[in-house]
Amino acid sequence: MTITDVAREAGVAASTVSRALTNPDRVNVVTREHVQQVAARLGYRASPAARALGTGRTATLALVLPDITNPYFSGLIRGAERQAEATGHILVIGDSEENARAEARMVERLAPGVDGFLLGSSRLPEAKVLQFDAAMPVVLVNRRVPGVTSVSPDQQGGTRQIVEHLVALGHRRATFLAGPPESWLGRQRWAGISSAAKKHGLKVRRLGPYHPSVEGGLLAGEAALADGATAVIAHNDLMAIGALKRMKARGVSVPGDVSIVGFDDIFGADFCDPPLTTLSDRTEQAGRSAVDLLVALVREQARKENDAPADIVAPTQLVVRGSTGPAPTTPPPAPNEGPVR
Amino acid sequence: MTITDVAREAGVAASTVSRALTNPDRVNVVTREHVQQVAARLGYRASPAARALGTGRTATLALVLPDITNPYFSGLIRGAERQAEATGHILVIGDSEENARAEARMVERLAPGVDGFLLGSSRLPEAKVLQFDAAMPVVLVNRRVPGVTSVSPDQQGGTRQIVEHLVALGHRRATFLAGPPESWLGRQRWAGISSAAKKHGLKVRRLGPYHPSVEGGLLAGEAALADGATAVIAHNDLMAIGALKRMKARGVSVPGDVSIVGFDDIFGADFCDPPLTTLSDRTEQAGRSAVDLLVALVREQARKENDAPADIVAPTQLVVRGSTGPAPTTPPPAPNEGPVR
DNA sequence: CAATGACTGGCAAACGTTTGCCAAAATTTG
DNA sequence: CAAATTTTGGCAAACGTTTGCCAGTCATTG
Repeated sequence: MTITDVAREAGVAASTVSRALTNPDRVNVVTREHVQQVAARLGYRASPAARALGTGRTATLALVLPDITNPYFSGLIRGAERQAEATGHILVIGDSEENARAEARMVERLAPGVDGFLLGSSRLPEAKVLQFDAAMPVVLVNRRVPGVTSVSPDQQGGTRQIVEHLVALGHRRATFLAGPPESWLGRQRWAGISSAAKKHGLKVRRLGPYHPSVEGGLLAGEAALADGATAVIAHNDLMAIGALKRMKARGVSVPGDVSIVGFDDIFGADFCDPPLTTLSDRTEQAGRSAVDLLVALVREQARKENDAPADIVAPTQLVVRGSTGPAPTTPPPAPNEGPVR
Repeated sequence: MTITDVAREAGVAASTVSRALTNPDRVNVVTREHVQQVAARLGYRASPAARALGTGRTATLALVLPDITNPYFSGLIRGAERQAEATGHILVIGDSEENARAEARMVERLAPGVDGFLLGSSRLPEAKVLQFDAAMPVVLVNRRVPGVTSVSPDQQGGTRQIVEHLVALGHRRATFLAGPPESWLGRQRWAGISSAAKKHGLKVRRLGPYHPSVEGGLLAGEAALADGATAVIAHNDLMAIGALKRMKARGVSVPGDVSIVGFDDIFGADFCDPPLTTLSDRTEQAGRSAVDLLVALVREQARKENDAPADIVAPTQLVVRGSTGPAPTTPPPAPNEGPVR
């Protein structure tokens, strides 16, 4: 079922069919409708490969993430997928497994077949990001690099909210459990926390890095206990939940003995025990915006324009739940030597 | 950077470059290595569009799911993505939003650009599945249709485990909270539960359908309370967690007053309060197997072979956690009229 | 040493679109 | 009504590969 079949059936040239379907103003209304009808009747669908070969555009966008299974990314994936569909694009997905090398390989592997990239929480060194951005349309999500289009959540405001919340509860010493050093968001979080903490007279020590997963959180939680602070701020909710689990296993009361705060407000944060206080952002919206920006970039590139790159900073909001409470008046008890599970 | 550039630089014909890179036995070793070296030096990557146009194969597979954000699918997505990468394929992803129409449209939209489909928990009517399967390579995941290649978790054995577990705990009456009627897995679950229940003298009533989400579970939980059984079996973990939340809001003790069982063992099932007893399957493995089957189908199609379709049934395992316990000796108390939140 | 067969590399034809260019037709303008 | 302009549709080239066919070379066999 090719364009030629439609052309023959409709009694016109293939070029007319092409125009009737993709450039309707270029052809007389009666011819156009006839052709469209014939095409519909025959169930004709243009070959994306042939079209791509002719135009150089694939109508495909790539989304690459460090960990597809992190629920935090579900919203991003869904938002990106919906908006891709809405703009007539196909979304391909890649998992870099928290590895900068793998991420670069993935981009290079996918590049010839897509019009542009959405790099979510990219672990790439900045030079590599710039190199890719120079070569093709790129939109960063959860990361900012000067000169590169991006959408990221407001970490400065968010971390300030966290610190103020803890200080208001009477905490004087906190522990920050760091994620991978390659995480830009993680670096922002630490920077925001430590600057806000200084301003409010909160002492905060950084531990890590840890793998940004529940497993990493288990280890981190143990270290946090040893550190002895009354509040723990984890790199993300996965780690916060891991830390929570460890506290529970050790018989440490949350938030009685220690308060825990996470980032992301992932699925599960509201029904773990206790529910997690965490910094929330609208990832689905971010996915949509990022796709819109990317589509615009692809079009601009076609027109050789070059505006200043957009740089969306999305609001964040602290969701206070049960894992944070007033600082204990007495120092926290030494954790049980109970089974560690 | 086209094949012609490489050919010129290497001093051979384009066809030789093509063969040296994709069909190495077809060219002399010294020529081959020279060409490969030149190609590498120039950073040449074949255009997927051009290749697809010539060969009719895109090296792309599609995975379509009813709900990308359901954590249950994370494992499937990751497994499929990894295996796709391992077999030199690209994975595109589509969300049908629990809607059969949308699913069919998605398949039709994606079809011209991919070599085959992975349909996960397909909501399509059987006739549509057969129609698609006749037209292109299709592998079903979490569904079986006679004559169509599939991989699905063993629901019969799984539901038996659940019923035996509840009966052993002394439960005599259970409520099954149904998901969407389009869900094949849901129908299997009900069939398995009711047949095993009959065998063991457990009375079980079906309520629903409900949307297979936490929100659906909130509603379903309310209905389950009204039904008065001592055990609740939910269509999936999302619903089970929703029901759990509702029980808690209503002051009903789990598992003291009522036991709850889910399906899927999703992220969060182990740290909700109480942790959820649920039927687990290996989704990442399923994703991998499904891709392998699909890749084999694509190859077979190219060779016009036609074996009997494979039909993998993967084992399931009941994970017993805190949400199930002995049936209460006295009938459960009437739920509080407290705030429902 | 002639005949046969295996290897090797090039030519050119596909694959299915899009699009620049052109000419014919239709419409507007003077 | 003629000239100028716009609209319309066809022709053919281009996009970058793969692959069938062919001819030349080289090795093997009788």
